[in-house]
Amino acid sequence: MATKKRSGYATLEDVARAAGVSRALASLALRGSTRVAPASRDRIVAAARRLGYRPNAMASQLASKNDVIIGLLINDLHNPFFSDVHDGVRDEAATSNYELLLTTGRSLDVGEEQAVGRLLDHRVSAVMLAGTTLSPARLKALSARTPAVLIGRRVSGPNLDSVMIDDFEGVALVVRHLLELGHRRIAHIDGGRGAGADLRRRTFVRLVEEAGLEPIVVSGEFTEDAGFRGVETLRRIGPMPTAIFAGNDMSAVGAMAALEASGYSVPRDVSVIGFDNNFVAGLRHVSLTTVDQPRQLIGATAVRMIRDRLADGRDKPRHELVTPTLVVRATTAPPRRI
Amino acid sequence: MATKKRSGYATLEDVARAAGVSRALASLALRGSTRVAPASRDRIVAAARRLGYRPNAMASQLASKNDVIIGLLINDLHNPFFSDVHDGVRDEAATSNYELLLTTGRSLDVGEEQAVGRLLDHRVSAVMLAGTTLSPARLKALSARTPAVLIGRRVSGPNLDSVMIDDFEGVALVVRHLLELGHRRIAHIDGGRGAGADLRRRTFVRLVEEAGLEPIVVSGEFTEDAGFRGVETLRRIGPMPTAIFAGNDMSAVGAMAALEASGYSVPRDVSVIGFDNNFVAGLRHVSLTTVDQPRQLIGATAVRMIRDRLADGRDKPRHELVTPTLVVRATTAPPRRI
DNA sequence: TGCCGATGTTAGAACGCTCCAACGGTTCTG
DNA sequence: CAGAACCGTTGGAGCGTTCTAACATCGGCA
Repeated sequence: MATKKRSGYATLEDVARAAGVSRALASLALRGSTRVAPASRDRIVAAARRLGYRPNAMASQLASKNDVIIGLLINDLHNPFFSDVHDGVRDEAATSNYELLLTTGRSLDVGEEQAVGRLLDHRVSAVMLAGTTLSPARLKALSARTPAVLIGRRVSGPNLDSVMIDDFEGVALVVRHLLELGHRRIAHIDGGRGAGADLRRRTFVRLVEEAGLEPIVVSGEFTEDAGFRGVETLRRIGPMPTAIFAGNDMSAVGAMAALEASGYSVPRDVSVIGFDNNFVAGLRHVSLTTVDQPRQLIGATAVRMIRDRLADGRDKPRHELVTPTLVVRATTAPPRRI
Repeated sequence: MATKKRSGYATLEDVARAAGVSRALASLALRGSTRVAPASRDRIVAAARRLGYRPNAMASQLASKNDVIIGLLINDLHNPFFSDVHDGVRDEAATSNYELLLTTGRSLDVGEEQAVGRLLDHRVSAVMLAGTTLSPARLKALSARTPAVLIGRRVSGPNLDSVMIDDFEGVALVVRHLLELGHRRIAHIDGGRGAGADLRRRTFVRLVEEAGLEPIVVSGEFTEDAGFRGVETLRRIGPMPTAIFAGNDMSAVGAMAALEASGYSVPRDVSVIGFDNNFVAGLRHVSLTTVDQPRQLIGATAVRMIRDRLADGRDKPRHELVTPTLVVRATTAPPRRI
């Protein structure tokens, strides 16, 4: 009875034959069209069920004019920040009935380029780039082909949107918190060439100066190691500040380690504050005061921007900022002697 | 000249026409067949380049009998363990020219079921399940359709392979290390229903008894919180042991927090040892002694098992164990008074 | 001279689905 | 009672590839 198949999967043809209808009707029925007679629908659904039918996604996507695939490129899967963004993306994509294609870039430029290529090969309607390190030129070339949303970074160009945290507001929360605690000697270990690092540093300097204080800045990176070295530098260049604002949580954790190693107690001698609120910050053993980025919201927003763009065919870029909040935990306190 | 396209992408037809050859030859040339005359090949490649041609992955996969897609389901993207496994999978898949399809299960059963469904819809040749919580019955049903490799868990059934750490050896490393340091009163906070937890606990009990000591076991989970509560339980049920073996690193970090909170110093008063060696364990601020699971190797092995299975069409299950190593950091030391 | 095997190329049939135009039949409308 | 309007249904074209079998063309060899 069964014709020979190259795979064990039943096809729509098989279902239609078993239900005694045409392929077209079977397709309609299984996709839930209302124009199918209940009786036929039931027979078709039953046949599909009996045969263990699963639609071939590749065939549907090839044939369909309507359904939308969106691509998410996560540059570094190890960064817990992106897992949360991904959650937001996935949930929002699901509500829009977008199929989500996930690729990773092994944090190499060439890997990213390949990963983007894979997305294009699957004819995604839009791509979302999280933590990308591609050059603005490459990004513009890409967005000429397909709309793109940058996550956590901003580059200008047509068809090139972005979502990121309001870094200014985030830094303002930090500085305000430290000033309210009474700190007067505050240092920042910056994020070097990392996304948002520049703005965070400039904002820090400006706000501290506006408070009539002298900002201390040492250069770093968004890594634990950089935080560790940052504190070593601070020790060399003068009296230890009473509070340290690290570029992100990893860097803050590194700074804490260095402080402890040189006999400073956190927060008794030195307060430490991070940025991101990743899951390490929340561990009791760390309990880091930090700025929370609403990561899921960032992901969801990215998808929504795509939805809008697909709907209205807009071409001008849009840049969204999401609002951070301060999470006070155990690493900040008033300075030792006021 | 250009016919109207529903998307902006050039098709193989376009390339062929531009190069003045047939579609079939263009296809051959672009896939690097040797049977194409150099002159034609150059013209075709040039045309493809000029038109910015990218093959439509869906169309190729539909038409091709040869190329292989393998699916990786990561139940919980937030677990850093799986990111490393993913790295191994990705690299090994690349060397075999397998296309990798990545899905996530939002750590819900229904989510996992959907994610697996998506993989099936894409007609993957095999699936790899990392951290799955699906029931043995579901897993068997799945592997009846397509070969499956379980990562970090073992279930028996045809077409159902597994790769995981040699838990016995891992626990042996732990117990040996603690005994050599001179510990006599050793506790284990177990991993409850988590994968491998049962075997780890039983092995722990057995090895400690073989050393002529009395094992202490409190039940837990693979979470920070469980580690924290585990220590509270230990405090209640008797004198604090001199060493605690936590079910995994998260649990160990929780235990450390609880110990510090109740005034115990690690490792001076109590040694703590974890399992996994995830990136938190390596942070200087944590510096946890632990058992390293070669995660990338696990991922690579999974792919290799698939490759073998695809090659020889074997049906019997195979179960591989990879060998762990001990990573001694700062949370273990000899007990206070010997 | 005629046949052979290479070599390069091609037309057309798959692959499994969705879409479109059109179908026969019933029911409504005037 | 003719025609319009609707309903459920269908055949066949189309999506962009790969694959198969057959096709010229050509130099080499008997």
